[in-house]
Amino acid sequence: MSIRKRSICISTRGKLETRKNLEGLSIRGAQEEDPPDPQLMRLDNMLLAEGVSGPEKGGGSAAAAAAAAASGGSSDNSIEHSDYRAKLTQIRQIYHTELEKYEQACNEFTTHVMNLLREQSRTRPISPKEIERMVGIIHRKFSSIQMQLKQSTCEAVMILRSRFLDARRKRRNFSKQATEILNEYFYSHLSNPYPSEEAKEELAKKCSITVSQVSNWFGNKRIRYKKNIGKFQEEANLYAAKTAVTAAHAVAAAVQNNQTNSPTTPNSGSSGSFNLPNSGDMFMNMQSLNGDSYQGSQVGANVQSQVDTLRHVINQTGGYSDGLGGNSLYSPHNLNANGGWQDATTPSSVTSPTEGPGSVHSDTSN
DNA sequence: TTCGATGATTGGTA
DNA sequence: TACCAATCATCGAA
Repeated sequence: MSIRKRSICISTRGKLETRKNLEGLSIRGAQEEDPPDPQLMRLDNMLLAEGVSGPEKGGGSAAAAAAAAASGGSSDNSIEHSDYRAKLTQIRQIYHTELEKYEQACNEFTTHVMNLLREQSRTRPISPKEIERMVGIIHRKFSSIQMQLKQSTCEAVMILRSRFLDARRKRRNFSKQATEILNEYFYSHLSNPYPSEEAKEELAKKCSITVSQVSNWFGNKRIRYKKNIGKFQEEANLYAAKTAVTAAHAVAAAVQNNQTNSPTTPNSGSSGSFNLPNSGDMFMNMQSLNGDSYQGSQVGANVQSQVDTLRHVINQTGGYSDGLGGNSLYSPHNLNANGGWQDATTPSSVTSPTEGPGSVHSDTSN
């Protein structure tokens, strides 16, 4: 017999003892015949361990801590922890409210039956055994209801725990800003979308996610991009344009600040021909404007190429290889026939450090 | 409710 | 050990 159940029985018994004194009838033992139910014991133990039953103070903290620890040790552990505790408290409150209701109902019903029996005792003899039997029936009925309550409470706790312990269930889409940062990096390093450890850390910091989440994101992105390049063309153009606009702003600011350039630009007005300085990844140039390594002194030398790049991107009609020759940055040409990211010629043609899968990533420009 | 998108996990590979 | 590929499970829009 559980502690909780016993306490209920005792309280009920207390009232019944009073009645016994009044009526000279004993109903003790009606509940004491029940052997301890192993299932009920399991339920009680679990509820006690989870902090649903038993003392409220600190209840469930161990379970919450376990859930939080299992969630990967991320920074939002405290949120998860409090969330878990809040929900557990909710379950606990419902459990105790229901338990009280059952207890009250049990007492009231017992009183009601006792009154009926008392009335009946005027018209017919009622033996103590009969009273005991009736009370026993009532208590068994309410005990089974209590068992159901405990069972549902345990189920609720299990569901809660599984939700917190199973990382997949916790999946949340990254914020729009985070996705944009990751996409910008991906498309500006499309010839070699393998961020170094430092770059991953930087991205993780910027996106408020973990390094492994960054790794997962790039792993997923590379595969999905490779599988359906066509689908990602629009996105690639979008981010290319976005990067270019950012670059333009930076260039404009740099021009204003430096005041070192000649008033005219050699290629201005010749929208038909783009003089891309590098045959490789043109956004590698942008990179220095977006990343931490950006330095005003570099801008002056790159202004022309940035402007050309910007113009090129803005005029681009959407194709990857139309008229771009070897300059198509986000071109599937970077994928070799075996599904690898780079062909034999690409890496050396790119200005910034590039590596293939498995090699040491030295791209720390961001 | 459906279905595409997406973050996470798992097993295999170099 | 990093990465790929397949898969799972959830999210979120329609």
